[in-house]
Amino acid sequence: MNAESTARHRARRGEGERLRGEILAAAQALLIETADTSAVSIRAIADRVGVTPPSIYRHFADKDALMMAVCSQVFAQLDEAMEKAAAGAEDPFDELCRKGHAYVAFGMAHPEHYRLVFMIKHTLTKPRTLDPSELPGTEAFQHLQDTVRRAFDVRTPGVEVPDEFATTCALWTALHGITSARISLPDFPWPPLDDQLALFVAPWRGLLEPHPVATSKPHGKSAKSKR
Amino acid sequence: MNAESTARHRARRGEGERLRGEILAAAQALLIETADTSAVSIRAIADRVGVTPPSIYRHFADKDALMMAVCSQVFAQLDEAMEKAAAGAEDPFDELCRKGHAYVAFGMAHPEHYRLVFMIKHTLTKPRTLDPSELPGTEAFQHLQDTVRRAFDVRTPGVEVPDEFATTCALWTALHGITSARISLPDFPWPPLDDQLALFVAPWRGLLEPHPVATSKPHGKSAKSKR
DNA sequence: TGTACATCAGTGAACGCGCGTTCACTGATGTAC
DNA sequence: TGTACATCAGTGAACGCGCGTTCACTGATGTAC
Repeated sequence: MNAESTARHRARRGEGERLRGEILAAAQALLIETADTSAVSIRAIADRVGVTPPSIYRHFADKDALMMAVCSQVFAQLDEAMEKAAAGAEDPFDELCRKGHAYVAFGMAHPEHYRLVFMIKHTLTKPRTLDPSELPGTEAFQHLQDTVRRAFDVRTPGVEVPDEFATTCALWTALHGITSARISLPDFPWPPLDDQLALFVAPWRGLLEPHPVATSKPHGKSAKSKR
Repeated sequence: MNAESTARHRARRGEGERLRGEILAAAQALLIETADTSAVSIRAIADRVGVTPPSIYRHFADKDALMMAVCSQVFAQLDEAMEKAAAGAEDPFDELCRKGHAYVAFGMAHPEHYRLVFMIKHTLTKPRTLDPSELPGTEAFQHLQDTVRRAFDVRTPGVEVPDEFATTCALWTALHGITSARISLPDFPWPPLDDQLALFVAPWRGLLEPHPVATSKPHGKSAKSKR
């Protein structure tokens, strides 16, 4: 009778996947609109799709599986955003800066998704999470590590290089700190985001390029450190 | 009849505060034992104390107020731990290192308390949190900023100093990143904590002491950077 | 010293709520003959 | 082309649960006379 009933058509035989997609989309929308993980219940999602709660179980084993699927979907977008941001980079260091910025921006644009993946305890003792590498966001981490490797590669040869993985962890942890702090305490009088990012990222240039060799574009302020 | 009934005595006229203390202690214990915020319900706390749920409302307006009190109590301990760790410091930079270490150690020792205060959204639109400075952990932050100020004070005079508050934020954010990441993803193959802390804190010495003036104790590795 | 009374810490029972999940089912869609 | 049947996407009703919170109360403790 109403718009709802005309909008929803029962899926054809082979089209079982259609509802699956609609469920994921509805969960995403609710997560964004309510900005409250606890508001995204099986019932609320079903309501949004225009379907009854049990029909969700035809497409997802349980709520955890659904939420995992939601996260995977969003973190594919994170990886995409970071790769896109890195596309026009001049050098690996610039790439790190751009990726860092994209990371924080993404987290702040999807705070509840971010919370779901990185701010809630994930333990391997839960049988659900079989493989730590199956955690959403793994591609993005891998690609970040690739950039770190590339940054190491352009360094002056012969100079000792810190552990690649540990460096990526440190970098990621810094980005995570900025992102999660702002998500949790949005009313704290944070300094401007760009300033804070700069404070974190600047030392990395020093770490990666101790000898000012490939620095093609001094960004104005570098003169100061020369006295 | 049982140990419970002999342990609990009804408070005397003026001793209403006694149950209040027991409730807080029980909440703390539950938070630590279960490591699960959602397991700490009014009912569970009452059970633990050996009292019925309604009697909690004689001492706390509602659950939020109770949890806030729990956090305040623990974060007084955080401040204490950081101040204690800083006590034997040689110089302000050493003090920053020690406080940083104490901060992360505290967070990892009280993951659920940490989550409650720093990993859950606190918005001022909630009438509950009237004043951001009333958020637990404020003293610790203030004291950290004091140390930053002291560190700035011992710098070579005449050298431009970054904003004190912004610097404290950056430092705190780094510590928060390390702490919250390890709490949320305990099974991730993190590099050793000390290595990661060193990676973060080292650049700050450079920031704070660009001229190697007061560096009394080169820690062996400094020779490397001199070639 | 003894009794009537006020205080108030803690109780017992119940409220309404929303949750995840289950079960047997319905009925439109597609297929075989 | 027409009919009987199998499939399976989605339904309706209900389950048991634990939650925060309320209400009128009980009965030990202390006080006034």
